[in-house]
Formats: sequence, structure tokens, C-alpha cells
Amino acid sequence: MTDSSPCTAYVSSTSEMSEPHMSDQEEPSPETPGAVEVPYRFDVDSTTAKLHEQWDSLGDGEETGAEVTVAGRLMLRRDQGKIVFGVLQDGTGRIQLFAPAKTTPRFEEFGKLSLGDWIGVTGEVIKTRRGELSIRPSAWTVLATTRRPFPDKWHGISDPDTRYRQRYVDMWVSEDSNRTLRARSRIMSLTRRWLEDREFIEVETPVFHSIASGALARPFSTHHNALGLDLFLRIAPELYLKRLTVGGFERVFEIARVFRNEGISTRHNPEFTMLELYWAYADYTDIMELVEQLVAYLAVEITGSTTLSYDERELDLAAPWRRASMIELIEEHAGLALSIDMDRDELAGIAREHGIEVKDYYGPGKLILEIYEKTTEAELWGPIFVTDYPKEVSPLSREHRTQPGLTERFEAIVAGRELCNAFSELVDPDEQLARFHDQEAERAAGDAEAMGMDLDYIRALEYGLPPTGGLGIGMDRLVMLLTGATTIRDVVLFPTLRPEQDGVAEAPSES
RNA sequence: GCGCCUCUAGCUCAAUUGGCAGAGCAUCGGACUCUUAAUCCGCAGGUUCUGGGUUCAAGUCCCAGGGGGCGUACCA
Repeated sequence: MTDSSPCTAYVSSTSEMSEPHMSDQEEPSPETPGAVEVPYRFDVDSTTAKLHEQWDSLGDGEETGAEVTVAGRLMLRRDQGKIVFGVLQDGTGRIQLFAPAKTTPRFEEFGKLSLGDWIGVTGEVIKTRRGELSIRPSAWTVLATTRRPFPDKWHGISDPDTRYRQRYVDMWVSEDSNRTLRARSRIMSLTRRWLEDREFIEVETPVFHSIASGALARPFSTHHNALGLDLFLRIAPELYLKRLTVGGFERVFEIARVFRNEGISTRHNPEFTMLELYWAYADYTDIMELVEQLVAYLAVEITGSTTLSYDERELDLAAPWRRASMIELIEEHAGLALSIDMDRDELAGIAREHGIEVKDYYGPGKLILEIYEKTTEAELWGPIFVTDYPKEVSPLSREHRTQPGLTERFEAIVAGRELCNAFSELVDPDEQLARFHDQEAERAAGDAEAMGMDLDYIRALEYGLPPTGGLGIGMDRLVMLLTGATTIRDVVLFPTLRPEQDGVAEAPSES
């Protein structure tokens, strides 16, 4: 919103209404008792937040002479006989309606509005004797009635299931939900703008993949009838985005909904949103700087500061974040001096000592990762970049320039959770083909999440992928971090749930 | 997947040892000219998640199923 005038920002420029909103001819028609005719459009010229901003400093009992029009739902009503007090809520907040019998049109009807009804109100901005900023209606109209009773005006909805299923109600009665879901939208918007300012372009790549690849996860499958083709919903957009880098999009990103057929938890929804970006001529150290700057920027925009508390623990997101290799961190937290060159059986022995179930196809790299996850990962709070993952568990990452057997890959741990995964991209088609073959061998050995072979991607690499840094950020988890949400369902508008068994009950009929 | 917990009016919650299923808010009717979850009076509102079982008697105990939550496993 760039409009500088708060009182015109919401008026449609095409409006030609001379008799704007109210009319007194809204009597229910006799054929349909109880029916309320509602207008096709309605002009507002302010919001509750703007009114507070402009007039909160008004003295008790003062009047402004300023007439405004706002709209929203009636959330509370206090009927005082010859005065009715209401509370109108819109997308920005709440304001009191002060409606004396003398000045309020259709006063009786006004007092009979249901909590939850949408109304548009025009009136003077005043402050009551008791000091509550209010609108004294000179005209009002019903914009929609609610046929179902709203939840308890004080307790709201407490049942999480109902909150997620009927988000359209939750958003009105739960301030936290409202704030968090709006913050999500804002984080997405700020992220786009921040990247575009750095000359990244946004793209949309296919959701249907004939090969589920680009991540280690089990996919959803579906079917195209006309093509007679089984397809997977994507588990990552990675390989398509790198094709675009081959194609000359040097800085590219996608905010991608991805789908993984795995368990549901407070940190996992089957569909979630991942920001992936690819940056030609950059390596993983450039990506680390990008991540810490982006996250610190978003923290300041959303919370006002780089320091915040999450789960009652402090966190400082200011750049730079600590960088430490996986092997260093294992030594630091578990006192184990490991190396990627160590004998496989020796590593397997150490892993077993720590209670890890070692499978036959685990090589040294997988064993080091398992030991890290068992002994070290849960100890990390962050923000920290955990770098230099083993090649064996990083089939798309480029081998480390000085440490063979490791890759230039990192994950960021923030508030004890993985926030992102990134690397210097593997650019050599022969090497990539060999890594895919390794993955196929792992799949044959029983790993259901091993990555699928994508020969067209190999062909793309054969045309030449320049040095490129790539990144994936779990945006839902980022939103959780910045809003303090402890379950992913609070940051997803409509989280995946089983369907309601008994169907949806009919609205209570008025008789 | 597995383990533990939970489900009562539109919403939030009670119901003693197994003994008539209740309250507040919302709705509906009434009173009230500065309220702040207004207050006061009144009416109405129920397949106690579903199906079995034990019992003279089940919201309560038992079995099976369903929804949800948390933990755990896989993962971001």
C-alpha cells in the first residue's frame, strides 16, 4: 500500500456511487421472513487501526467532527437500553461503536445484530466519557449475517482440531492465529522483495514429476489419465531450478509447495513450502552469508529485533552466525575424533556403541552422519552453520575443494531445528551420474528414500552448469521461528487433517 | 507405525463411590442513556464421538471402532 492518504486508500477509484452505502430500504421482504438484503459492494474509507493511530490521543468526551466509514464483524455487544455499545473488528483491529437511540438509525434493529454479523458503519469519531475511542453511527448496513453462533466471546475456540478445520472462525476469535497467519504472508512477501532486490528472479517449475528426485524422501503418487502416466508430486524443485541455471537464469528462486509422504508431527506437514534458490558463480560460503542476512532482516521486520526467545530460550539471529564442520562439532559435543578416512568397521563399531542400528549399506559417510545426529545435533541451539557433510549422504553436492570424501554443504540449526540445507552444487555430469548410481544401489539395498536417477538432468549438466551455490529453506519453520509458533499447524492456513467423519452439520435453522 | 492422554449444549467447562446430565457465554424474550467478557430477570437448547458388553441403574466400569493431542520413529 503506497497511498499516503489513509482516508482514501480503501476507496475504489472506479466508484461512482453518489448514494454510497446506506439505504433505509432494507426491510426484509415479506415472502422470505428473516432474509436480509445485502449490498453488492461497499465503500470504506478507513480501518480500525488507522482510526486508533489518528485519534487515540483524543480527550475523554471529545468529538472530532470527522465522519468515517469502516466495515467488519460485530464481535461484542453491550445493550444499555437507550445506548448500545458494540465492538467492530476488521483486519487491523477493533473499535467501539457508540450507538445512542437518538442518533442511531434503525436503533432497535441495531441492538438485535448477532455477534459475528458483518456490518458497515458510517459515523463520527468520538471518545466516550469513559475514554474509549468510538464511532457514533449515523448510518449502518448489514453486509452479511452469521447463521451459526460465534464461539465464546472470551474463551474462543480451544479445541485445536476445530481451530484448524474452521480456520475462518479461528482467525476472528484467536488473536494469535490472526497475527501469525498474517506474519506468514508478510514473511513471504518480504522474502520475495529481498531476493528481487538482489536480482533473483522468481519462477514456477512443475509440481508433477515423473521421477521423484532432488531430495531424500518418499513421494505421493498420482496418475494422468490421458497420458496413461503415473506421476509423483514433487519432493523438491531442485533439479528443475538447476536446469534453469544451465539455461542462463543466473539467479533464480522458487517458493515451492512440496509434498512428502511421511509422518505428521508438530514440525511436519505433508505439504510444506520451501524456498529454493540457485546463484551462479557463488559457492556455499556466499550462501551462508545470504542466509544469515536474510533471516536477520526478516527477524527485524517481523519482530523488531534480531534477538528473540523461542521455547523460552534466547536466540540472537544477528550475522555472522557461527560456522563449524560436522566433524569438529562431533568432537566438541561427543569427544569423538572422527575422520572420513577412518576404517568403515571402526566407525560402525563407534556407531553401535552409541545405540545406532547399523545397516549393511552404510558407508563411512553415512555412519558419521548417524553419529552426528545421535550425539550432537540435539545439543545444538544455534544459530550455527553445520558444514562439510560427507559425500556419501549428499548426492547433489560438490566435493569439498580441500577435503576429499566431504562436500561443500551446510545446514543451519536455529532454535535447535534444521532451518535450511545448502551447498556448492555438483556441476560435473560424470560425477553426478556416479552419485545417482550409488543412490540406486542404496535403494536396491533397502533405502526407500534414496534419490531417483534423472537422466535428463545429467544431459542438462552435460551442456554445462557453472559454479553455483544452492539453498533450500523450510519457510514454514522460518515462520514458526519468527512468530514463536511451536507447531507447524499454527503457521499453515489449512493443515492436513483427516476428513470429518460425520460430515458437516447443518446450520441451526431459525424457527 | 507404536505408546500415553482426550472426546459432555453452538463455545468454554462441571457432574462425589456407578444413582434424576448442569453452569457461564452465545441464541431467543424482557429491564436498563457511558458500557468495556456490561449487569439483572426469563425461555429454550443433549444420540454425553459410534457400536457392543457388565449392572436394578453407565457420562462414569469393560471391549471394539472413530476423531483429536502429545511423545517416539522417518524427515525439512
